[in-house]
Amino acid sequence: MPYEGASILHADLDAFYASVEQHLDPTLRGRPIAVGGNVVLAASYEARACGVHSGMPGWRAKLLCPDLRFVGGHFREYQRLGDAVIEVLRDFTPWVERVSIDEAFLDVAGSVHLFGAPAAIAATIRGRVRDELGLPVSVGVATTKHLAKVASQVAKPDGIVVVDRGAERAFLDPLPVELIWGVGAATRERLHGAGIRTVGELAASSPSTLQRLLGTAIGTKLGFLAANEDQRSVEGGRRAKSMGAQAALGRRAVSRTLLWSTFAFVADRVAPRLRAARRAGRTVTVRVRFVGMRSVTRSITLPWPVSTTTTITEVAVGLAQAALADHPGEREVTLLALSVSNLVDESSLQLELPVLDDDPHRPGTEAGSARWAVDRAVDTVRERFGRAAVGYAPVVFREDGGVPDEFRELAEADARDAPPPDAR
DNA sequence: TCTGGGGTCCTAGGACCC
DNA sequence: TCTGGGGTCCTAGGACCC
Repeated sequence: MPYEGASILHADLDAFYASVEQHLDPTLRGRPIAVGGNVVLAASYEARACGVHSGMPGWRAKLLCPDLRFVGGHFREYQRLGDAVIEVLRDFTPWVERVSIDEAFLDVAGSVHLFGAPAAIAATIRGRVRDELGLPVSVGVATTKHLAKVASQVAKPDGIVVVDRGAERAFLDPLPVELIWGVGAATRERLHGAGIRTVGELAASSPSTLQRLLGTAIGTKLGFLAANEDQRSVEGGRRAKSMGAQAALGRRAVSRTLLWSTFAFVADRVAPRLRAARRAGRTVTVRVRFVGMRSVTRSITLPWPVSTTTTITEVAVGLAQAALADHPGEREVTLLALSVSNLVDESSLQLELPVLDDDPHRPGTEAGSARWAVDRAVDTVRERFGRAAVGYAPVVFREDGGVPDEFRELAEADARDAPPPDAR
């Protein structure tokens, strides 16, 4: 007989990067610390108490919190410990859906006969993660994923919240609307403008009101979540729909050299990942950010999927030049970003017959094949000797002020396809 | 002395096809 | 001569999440 109680767990490590730093260096415990430098990547709870949060410019964080200590960032440790936590979770069920480096859903309905009630499993998980890995983790237990996620947020820091079947409305109704997944600053302000501040008020609002306020899709979804009618199940890996990279530049005058060197650098982060995943994409999107956070995007959907570094670089530069041409007043850029989407499997490419024209962007042409061969060679050398062993000529972009490679790798891993569930 | 890096999903208008 | 309704794809922008 299947377990009828609340069996979905959401486990969420508290202030993950900062907690790892405090674990590695005991002198940092109990103190306000931030991982990062120019920008706060993570803040300890002591730092959050003075209003410091991730994404905040470092100088402002220091202003808010004069005692704030910036620490370097042991990015490889974050990956290792994040993986280790997931392994602990897998000891209780194969039904683990990893959401990000520090967060996962579990369905333990099939595990209660082995490990006890879900609330007991949650407590055991918290104890093991604390004892074996030295990290605080909060866990929400509920009947649905969304509710479990809300519960873990309420449980933070270092707590556990169980929402039993039947207790859902009493739990949700008094909570502020921004605890609903998908309600950020903009949506919260719109809801407040309509006098809706709590989840209960949201759930009591008519679908037409919400749709008028927020648009059809979001209005419908939010109504659903507030009414607790979300029934998504815990599932395994989903394939990535896009892959991208970006480079913050400080403040740089626009030039051909800047565009070519930056996009060569950025494409050299994206294209190898596409090839490693045996995928290629038809749509290339570029974002150019100007001073003051004003930004524009330009995209193009090509007739064929691309994954070669040189081709992606060329398409990106062309798009950026078009974007800049539309904004002749902007002479300085602060960030260049690139994303490849509309992804297809490489296997579908290999079915294409070789074609006779000589477009180097096109797979199957002589020039296109040459690019492909160069990339394969570079990928192979790097597999054996590391990233730095070989590169592409125009990559002279300097990462001064940029974020370390290890952080990029961490973020990439975060977005990588998770393995499918062990059983189905 | 104003902001990292990697993603997902939605909207709205226009092109194009049948 | 002037015209419907439905569908798909593409592009640009924005909100949101970790």
